[in-house]
Amino acid sequence: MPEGHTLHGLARDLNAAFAGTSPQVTSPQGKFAEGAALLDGRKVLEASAWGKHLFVEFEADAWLHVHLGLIGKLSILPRGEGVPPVQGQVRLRLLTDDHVADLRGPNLCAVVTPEHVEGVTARLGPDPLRPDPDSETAWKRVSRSNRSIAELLMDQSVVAGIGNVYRCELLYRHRVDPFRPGREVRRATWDAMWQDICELMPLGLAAGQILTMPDQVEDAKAALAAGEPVVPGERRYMVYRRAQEPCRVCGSKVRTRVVAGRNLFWCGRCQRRR
DNA sequence: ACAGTATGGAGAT
DNA sequence: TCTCCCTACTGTG
Repeated sequence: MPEGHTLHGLARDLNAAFAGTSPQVTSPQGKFAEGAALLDGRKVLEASAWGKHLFVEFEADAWLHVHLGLIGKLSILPRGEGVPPVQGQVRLRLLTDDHVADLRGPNLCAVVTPEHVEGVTARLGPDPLRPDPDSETAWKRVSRSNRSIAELLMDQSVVAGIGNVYRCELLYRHRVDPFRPGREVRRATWDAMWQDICELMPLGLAAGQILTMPDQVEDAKAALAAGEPVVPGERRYMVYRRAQEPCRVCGSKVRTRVVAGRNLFWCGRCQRRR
């Protein structure tokens, strides 16, 4: 679930539900009992995201730092009558009269200082979902690296927020050879990929779903431009998780191999550009 | 019941 | 490059 658009959506939803309130903070599972006690009853100032990191600023310089990792989930729901029953392993629960947020399976959930937050964000590359992300910084890292572009796109210090789905799909959309070293990628190619990801991720945020299929992207862009809600549709991708299936353009079998610790999917015939 | 998988990342080797 | 952590769901026996 969690690539950058997910975390930005959660920050947005946390703000809508909790900004300005002083929620009860608990750790039903117990693994975050100390941190929960520290935050309990404090006022929430603002939630924000940088890449896949989620921060919630509470009053008096206490920040909640969450990273969902591969399997973490955060649900934010309006609260009905009574206290919603705890289901499964809930590391952290925020509760007000109106809302309940449950965090399960995070890679990281900690109370940290403002300095710590600065340290974390300083190590992250530009995030296409933050205002004025700096493409040049990312390009410098890419163009000076011997590592493959498929590895570089997964490196959060190069671009923050891209995960395996956006990586596979972005490379495919631009017909880029995933194994080409960063220093051999053309400037024009990078610029086009950067511009594309800067459009795709806001669509993903608006839809609550990664959209990379040309028809879905077009519909979403039109809806966004018209000020209409972007409705999530069928989960379809160009190459992601389509190993052995025919490429939607040329029909040759989609290939897969582990790159940077995740399964890369690509079309060996369509993706030859640099 | 158990194995395998998942949109991630840190730390050891 | 490997190993481990976190949770839930799917497929297999």
